Amino acid sequence: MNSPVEALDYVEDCSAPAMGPLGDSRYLCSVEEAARIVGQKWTLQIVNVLMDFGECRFCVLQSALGGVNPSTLSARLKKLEEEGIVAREQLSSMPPHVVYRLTDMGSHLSGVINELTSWSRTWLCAGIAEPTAS
Amino acid sequence: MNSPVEALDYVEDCSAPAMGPLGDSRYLCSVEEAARIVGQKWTLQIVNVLMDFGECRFCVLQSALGGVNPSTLSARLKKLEEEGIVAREQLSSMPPHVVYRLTDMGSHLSGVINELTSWSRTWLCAGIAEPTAS
DNA sequence: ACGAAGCGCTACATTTGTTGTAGCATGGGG
DNA sequence: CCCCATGCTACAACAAATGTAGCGCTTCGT
Repeated sequence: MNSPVEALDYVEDCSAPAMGPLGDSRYLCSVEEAARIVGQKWTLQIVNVLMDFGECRFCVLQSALGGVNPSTLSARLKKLEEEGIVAREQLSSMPPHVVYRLTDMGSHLSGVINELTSWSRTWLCAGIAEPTAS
Repeated sequence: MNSPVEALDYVEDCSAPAMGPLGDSRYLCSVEEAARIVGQKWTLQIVNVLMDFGECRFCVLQSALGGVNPSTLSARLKKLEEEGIVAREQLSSMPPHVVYRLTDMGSHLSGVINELTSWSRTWLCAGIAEPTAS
């Protein structure tokens, strides 16, 4: 990767938390990995919609997300499927539809979504406007 | 554009939350807004580093994040500053340094980071086994 | 005092990602 | 048979991120 040494040098002068014997930037590996997934443009929104709706068809996701372009949505869903967050299911029923839903792994992102929602309500919605008619 | 009507039709059959007369995808505004911020490539990592280190100089952030390119980091920090998540402080002390730190708003993202971390530990680090498609 | 070096960036060309619009294959309905 | 909806894919155009270079400033070594 790079040299996190300088960072750590600095850290010891600052108020860095005591980190494990790993001692390198690995300490943030967990968030880093998750951030790579979550820090993609539509990931969080997709997960959120899937969480609320339970399961979605492609076109429903598209419109629920405000008209994402199908290429992007397709790519993102494919990636999320690879990562085990979303499951794709082909219903061979009468109208042969495709349905996307969250896996266990994906469902467990609810904590993140919830935290994000409450943060948003406190800091984003609260002072600005009245988007939530609750 | 397309027609979000189908989405709502679908929604009412599924477990969608009761949404106002707005009738479109606005119902997820809170997460949507937050996702726009958090769903940027380096935002979460920056917040995480700032949260751990307390305060950081530019170059420290750069190395801690694994060598992000300075243009991107600069742009992201500027944006985060505008949004009120990060505060920039110019220290006029002996070596005139610049320090970045989280504002209250930014600090309150800790819940998100924590959830993300524990999710990551459970599903990314710990069990790289199989994603059980529920 | 002069040059080198570190810091906090900015500039610019290249690469990557996202968007808009079109279109294809499949199946259903008129 | 034609036309439409669904679930995508294709492709050009635009935007964002990257790599590399460099600037202005200041401090340090000599």
